Amino acid sequence: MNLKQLSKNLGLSQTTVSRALNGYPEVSEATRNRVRLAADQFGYSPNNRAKGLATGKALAIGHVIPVSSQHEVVNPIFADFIAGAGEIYSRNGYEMTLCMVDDTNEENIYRGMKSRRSVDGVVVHSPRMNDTRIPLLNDIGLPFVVHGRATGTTAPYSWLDVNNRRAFHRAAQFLLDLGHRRIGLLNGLEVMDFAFRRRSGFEDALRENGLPVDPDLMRSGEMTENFGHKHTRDMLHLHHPPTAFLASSLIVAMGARRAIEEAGLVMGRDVSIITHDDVLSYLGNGGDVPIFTATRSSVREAGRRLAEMLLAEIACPQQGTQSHLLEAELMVGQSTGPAPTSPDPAPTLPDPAPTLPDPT
Amino acid sequence: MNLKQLSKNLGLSQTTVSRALNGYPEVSEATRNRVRLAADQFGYSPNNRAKGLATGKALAIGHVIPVSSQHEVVNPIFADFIAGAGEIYSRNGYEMTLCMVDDTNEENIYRGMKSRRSVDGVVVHSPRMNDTRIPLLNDIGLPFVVHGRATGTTAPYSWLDVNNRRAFHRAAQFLLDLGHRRIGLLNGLEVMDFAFRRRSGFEDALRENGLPVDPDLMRSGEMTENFGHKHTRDMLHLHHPPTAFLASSLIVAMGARRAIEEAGLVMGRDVSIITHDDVLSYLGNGGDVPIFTATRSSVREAGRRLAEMLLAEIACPQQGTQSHLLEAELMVGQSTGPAPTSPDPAPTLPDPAPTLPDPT
DNA sequence: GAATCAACTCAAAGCGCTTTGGTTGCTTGC
DNA sequence: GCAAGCAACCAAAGCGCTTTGAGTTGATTC
Repeated sequence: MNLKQLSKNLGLSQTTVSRALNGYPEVSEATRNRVRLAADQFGYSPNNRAKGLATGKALAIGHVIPVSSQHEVVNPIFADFIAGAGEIYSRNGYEMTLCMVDDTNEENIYRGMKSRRSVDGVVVHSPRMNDTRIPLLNDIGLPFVVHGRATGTTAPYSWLDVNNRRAFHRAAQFLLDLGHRRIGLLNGLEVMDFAFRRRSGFEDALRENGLPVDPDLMRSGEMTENFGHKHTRDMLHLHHPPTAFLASSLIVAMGARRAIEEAGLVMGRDVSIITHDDVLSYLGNGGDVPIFTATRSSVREAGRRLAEMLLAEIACPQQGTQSHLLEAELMVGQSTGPAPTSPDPAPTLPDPAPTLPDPT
Repeated sequence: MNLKQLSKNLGLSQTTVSRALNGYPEVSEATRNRVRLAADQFGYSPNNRAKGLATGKALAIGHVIPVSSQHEVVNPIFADFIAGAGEIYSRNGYEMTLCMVDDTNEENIYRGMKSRRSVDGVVVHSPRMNDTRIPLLNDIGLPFVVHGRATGTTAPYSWLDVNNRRAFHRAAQFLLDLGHRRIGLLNGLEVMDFAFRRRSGFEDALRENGLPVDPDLMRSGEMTENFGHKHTRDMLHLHHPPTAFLASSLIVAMGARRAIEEAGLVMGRDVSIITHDDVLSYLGNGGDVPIFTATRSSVREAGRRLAEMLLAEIACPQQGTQSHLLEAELMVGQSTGPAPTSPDPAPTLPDPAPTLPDPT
């Protein structure tokens, strides 16, 4: 069923039917209702491609997901981010076009999207430091918003980000206040802007407390469970092992916990962990009392808000850039406790983790 | 830059330029090269929507991701599945259109996709028992392939599935051979077809070994870490606790491990676990020796193969349905060992998990 | 009674591509 | 020498929609 057939059926011109369905005022309410009813009945819905051709809008938003060419890792936060964004798109009659692409030829994809007009705008994921995509998109004139920020980029752009620096600063300070003096950092890849900011928040906290910044205690890599496990184990075998860790994600933290337990230690008593928690739907951080003390910010909500920003920008291109900085909550869970007073036995050690039974 | 401009630039007709670029034989090689060069130079790529309008193809594949309306959980395997499928699409000039949709009005989405011709075909995710989407799609004539199968559906359809029944049958038998007599099942939602099949493989193995099927030991729900933790803890507190568990995913297994360790038990010695492993890129199951003994089948590879099946079906609609049943590998890891000889102390107990240090 | 106006409705052009059904000029074969 | 065949190219129609500019009513005004 297309417009032509529908209008023939109704005995109206295509113009009138089109206007009736799109809410133009030149059509009487009676006609409009008649048209709507018929459209429903025949299951008519307009061909998006034709509509796009005629209007010049694509009614679609592009998400270009870089897939690390070396590691083939897909960032697990995408599913939830996209679920949030998708909600907004479908509510506004937009489609979402996904493009998984080797991170080496991402630029061509944007150029292609622009020239073939397949999307009205794009969401830039995982911005890196001095990210070249931002000037590129500005250059070719494709509307975009960025999930995160790109340190070193001078061109203006719209973004929404978590205050990663402050989150990790607070988390580190929390551990320092508990008496921890050696803290390991299990960071994401530091070409990623968020990882860079987290590290700098962490380092600032150390410096403000007069503590050295020890490169041996700072690891970065793809945020997998194995990464968390391997580097936690490594650091626990150092001559002066850390008594606490800052992890980039729950998955990394789970790897860290595995290493801690393999070493016969108890998380929350012998070793503390704070992790960032993206509030992924399938990876809850425990029940009423969180398992991990965590800096918490919902990536799904970020998806929703970024989608709204982008649609607004497409609707009024002249409005200028927008930016939002979200603060992460610091949720205290069972994975943190006072630093053990290391060399001598600790008779006065308070009970740090009442719900974690001691396996001995 | 569009066809018209490009052809004017070249002093050729649109027809010739179009044919040159699309590899038709009526164009001399010299002209074709000239056209290709110019297209590259001007950064011309054809407008997909116009192409779609003209050919009747959309050059896009739809993925409708049901988001559980009660739990708002996004299945974490989607990211990897889609990464696999996306690889194939972009290699073949197709786009991927994603649609996150509340699982209650999924049918309207398919109807809309068909009537607005926005996709050439769809991938059906997470089939349920007696899934209504399959007859629907057959009915409206939208090409589709199913990731999994739908027990109770009589209409023919193309699918690719893991042999879930056999995988869980083998896993259960493996545990039974190790002497385990009470095995807990941490299954996915049993309206999902894969979960139903896993359970039936599990039950068959019990029956074949003359063991009772105890409903208390079979739990099903959204496959989250918390689900694994909660039900493992519950079952370990039963009067006759299980000595082994079968888990639906690594994430569930990680929850189970947490419960086991909280109870002061050692995984692989006191309690065994076998899990299904979808080989997600960010969730490796350990290094050389897997952490969890697992039935293993890459969901990314499944995505690739399903995408290929669908494109083939779209290319030759008359070819009939195809189906592929993948066998999961059973990888032995550190999470399984002989059943502890429960009531009496076990002096002859072999060392079940040499790489897991004993915390006592 | 002619002129004005509001309220509807319509025919046709155009979005950027593919494809049908030509045309042109040059080789062939008999 | 001439019809037939062929390689290379082209004009124009059409895909399904929106939108412009132009009617067509019937009611209202002067």
